[in-house]
Amino acid sequence: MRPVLYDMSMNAGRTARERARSELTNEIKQVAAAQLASAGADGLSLRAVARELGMASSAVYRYFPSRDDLLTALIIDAYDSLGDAVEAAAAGHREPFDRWRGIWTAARRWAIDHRQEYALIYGSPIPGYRAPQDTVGPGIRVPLTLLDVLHDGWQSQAITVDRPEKLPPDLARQAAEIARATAVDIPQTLVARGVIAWSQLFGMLSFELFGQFVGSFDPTDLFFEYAVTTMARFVGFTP
Amino acid sequence: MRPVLYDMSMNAGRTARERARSELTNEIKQVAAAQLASAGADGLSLRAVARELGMASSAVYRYFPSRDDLLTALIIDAYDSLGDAVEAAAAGHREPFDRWRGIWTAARRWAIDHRQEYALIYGSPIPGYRAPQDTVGPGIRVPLTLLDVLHDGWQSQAITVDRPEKLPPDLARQAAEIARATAVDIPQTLVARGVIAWSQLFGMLSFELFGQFVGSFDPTDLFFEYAVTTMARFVGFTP
DNA sequence: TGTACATCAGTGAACGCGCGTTCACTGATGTAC
DNA sequence: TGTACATCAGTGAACGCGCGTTCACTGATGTAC
Repeated sequence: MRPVLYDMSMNAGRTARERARSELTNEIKQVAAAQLASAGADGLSLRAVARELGMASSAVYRYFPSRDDLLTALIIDAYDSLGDAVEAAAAGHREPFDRWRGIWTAARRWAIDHRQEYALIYGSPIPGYRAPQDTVGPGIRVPLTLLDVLHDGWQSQAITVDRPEKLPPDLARQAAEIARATAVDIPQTLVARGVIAWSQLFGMLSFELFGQFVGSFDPTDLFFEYAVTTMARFVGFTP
Repeated sequence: MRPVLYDMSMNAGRTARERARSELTNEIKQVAAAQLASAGADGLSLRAVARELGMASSAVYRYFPSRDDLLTALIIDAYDSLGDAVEAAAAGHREPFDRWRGIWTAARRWAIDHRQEYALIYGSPIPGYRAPQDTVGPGIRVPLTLLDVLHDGWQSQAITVDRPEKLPPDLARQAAEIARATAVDIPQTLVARGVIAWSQLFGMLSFELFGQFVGSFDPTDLFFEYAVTTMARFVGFTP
């Protein structure tokens, strides 16, 4: 089951060795990701991965210097996979509200289709593992996309904020810093509300995937739809 | 470090054996909970627990027939500990909004003080472990308390719903069933909004504890305060 | 194009470790008379 | 209150397992001339 897809354009000037290396690197990540499903992040085992690939466990060390490095690679891939899905969904629409809904729906779709990868990045921290700096960039793609839509909506007046709360100074400062760092030009209240919505989205996804909705809003489809529009109104989208 | 606190009132008519048994049962759970901190749910080991208690690993089997049973006990204890904290906070106030804020603050306090137990019940599901039915009751104490406050607020008109959305029939049915099962007399919209708030609360807590707020609303105290009141307004509390 | 050497992927054995669970046992505690 | 038997907590050895990582090695691929 090794997919041997040569992408010639990317392989120009690469030796067979280099091609083989990047292919096997991908296969290892793929098999490892599949194994997350049965064992969870904590049970991810280099030996099991090697076994499935029919190679000696020691060989994996030519590709990832340790188990934690493999984990890091999986985490980054998961964030990027989610980021791709969400950004593509946002790019697929012009109206800010449609983009908003696109993001929410794509995030849920991805989460349901990638349960274990979702748990890997939004579930419990893995004991003894410290995420290196490289995971930060991929990790903030979703909130960036959300803030970007808020920016759009604000500029085009699809979003208005009536009764803006006065934030306490320190909170206002944090919000201003977030707006600055993300190059987004929206009121501080909107930043804060956006982050509330962002946390609501993933809280809701975690609840759905981790079983907290069993016995209440289960199936969760309609409730999710309701949350999409209700939270859109919450951040200031005018109906 | 064995706390030997004899609660005479509870020990009336119990043999020394029975007392010793329930004490050791508690000690095992205590040590196990402490070990969650270093190893996580997946790394919880009967042998390690036995070692710390200075007993043979096989002896633990007199108290918990398997590792999963110990896990279940820890999960139930965690839910109950959180439930106690939240219910006590709710009971400590009369005004619905004060009770609301009490619940939110107590939940956060508990989560921060019991990181690993929080991860155990709101983090990634443990691979290979299926929560038995006994965890359901303790598991819904927080949402029940929230719904109860919404009920109070609604009855006393501290909460009003302007512009109530029309829910699609199937969603309305789910909401009505939740209201019925929890013996709470509030509009269906309010049920749905309450569940959104509930998921926002725990999404926010997970984000804070699992590191998603690093670099944005970090420290999270002020943002949390903001969310408490903003989400209160969201469910219909009138300022 | 051919050869000599350097690089690197992959092997297989080994180290040392911890795990959950079972089992036959010893000895202390509880109970019925 | 004393004795005989039943119950049960705790022991220690054992089974069979999988893990991450290291290391000296073989043999294939790449490179410089």
